[in-house]
Amino acid sequence: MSKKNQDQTGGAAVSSGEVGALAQLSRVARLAHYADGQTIHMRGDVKPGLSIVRTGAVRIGNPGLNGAYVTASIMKPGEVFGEASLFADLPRTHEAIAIGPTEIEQIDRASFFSVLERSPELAHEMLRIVTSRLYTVLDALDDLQRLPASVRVSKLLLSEEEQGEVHHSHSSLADLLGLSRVSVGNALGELKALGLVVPGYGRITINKAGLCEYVATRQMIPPLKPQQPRH
Amino acid sequence: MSKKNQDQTGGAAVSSGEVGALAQLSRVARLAHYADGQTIHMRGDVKPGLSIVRTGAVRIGNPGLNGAYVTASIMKPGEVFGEASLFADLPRTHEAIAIGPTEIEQIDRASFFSVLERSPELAHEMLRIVTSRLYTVLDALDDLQRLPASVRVSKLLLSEEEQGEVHHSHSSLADLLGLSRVSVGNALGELKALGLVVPGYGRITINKAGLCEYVATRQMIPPLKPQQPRH
DNA sequence: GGCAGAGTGCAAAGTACTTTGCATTTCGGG
DNA sequence: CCCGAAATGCAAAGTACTTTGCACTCTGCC
Repeated sequence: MSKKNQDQTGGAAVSSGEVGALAQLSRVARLAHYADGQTIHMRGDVKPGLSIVRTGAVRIGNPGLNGAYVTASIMKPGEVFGEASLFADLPRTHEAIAIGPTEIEQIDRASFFSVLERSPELAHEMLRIVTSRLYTVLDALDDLQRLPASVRVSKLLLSEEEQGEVHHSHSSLADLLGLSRVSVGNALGELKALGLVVPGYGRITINKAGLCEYVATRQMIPPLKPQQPRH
Repeated sequence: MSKKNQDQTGGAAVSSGEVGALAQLSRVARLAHYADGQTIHMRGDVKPGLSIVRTGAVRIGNPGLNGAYVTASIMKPGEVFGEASLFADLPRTHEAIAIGPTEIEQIDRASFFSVLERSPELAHEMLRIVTSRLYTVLDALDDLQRLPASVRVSKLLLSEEEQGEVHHSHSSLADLLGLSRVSVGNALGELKALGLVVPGYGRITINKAGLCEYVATRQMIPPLKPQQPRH
């Protein structure tokens, strides 16, 4: 992808869950090791191949105009990226950078297609993954255009939540949303005033049910008006 | 997904080009006819099936909070939509509305998968289409977060250009970009002052080379070309 | 030829972000 | 325990959009 961006809503890409069909790829994969902060590929690279995160994590994103980084997604173990280089022959639209020590299975184009030919299952699985990701990104795009910061922050909190807590600084949330740190702080202030979150240091405790309701009441699409499309 | 959205950059979805593999679907398709403005499906509908535009066009979008319409994409003949309902079992996230008299081939879930089983080609083709669309949307998301209105307008003009002209009102451009009509007007005013466009009534004549350069110098991120699908 | 509706231009006021700068708090390591 | 780096809070000023409202222009149609 090209941008980065955020991933609004929940932000991160769709998890593959590492279902059966993908496992077949492991046999033809080359395992690559990366240190924290190491670049896996850059925007514009033309190196067709699929990547599956084994351990660690990968930040998919691009530097913004001003220097601020916009994170499109953070890939966790089991997740897959690079499919555009395989199926659509496109260059990389985002940088990929290792977060912490990271192992990645790299499957080159020829290997992938040889497995694909023998396994219709794999095609089906890839379709599921890519379609789900498209769906998520479309959602994010919608959110970005239509929702105010506080709601987008809320959705992100819900998607990143683990046992009632979110372990992110305001800055990293801002990167994920494509907002400034200040805006995230303000949004959290609002949510705090409503009793929906409790701020901590590098950590936010959330009221899951409350946030869900907050989001639900605010992303509603209104009654459709007659409003004819023009062209 | 949750929202919907737009398609910034060029806005429109990737053209399938109606390559061979898709043609096989025609044999199991039901041809549906729609009048101008007729709803094909609504947001939230759960009707798994693939749709291929034959004639006319389809506006994919959602009404915004304020009543303004946000157009995610306009599907032209040969283009495909509804894949999320097939592969990921997801409800429709956008409305689909016919623009002008429109014919659409509808392939239900069972029919699609029966063809898919006998044709690995089809899986490959669907992967290509979905991946390309994902790529386009990610790019749009990036643009939306990082580029000012005038550059986004420029990119849209370039993507909608036909023989040096774009046949859209400011309003319809605004819908495609998720901007207000006023902002589009201002952006065009800027571009006009630079000699990059000549405004008309429901029509804009563009200086293609000039606009390309204008965009290139302002989106800062290297390579990636506008990457236009031809159809 | 004139009229109605669609499209455009312009300006004022409002809103939601941004950037900047700094003060304060928290946490981990020496 | 203390110190430095990271994280947070806060406020002012700026920017890029939005909404609103209206005047004007263009075009197709009667």
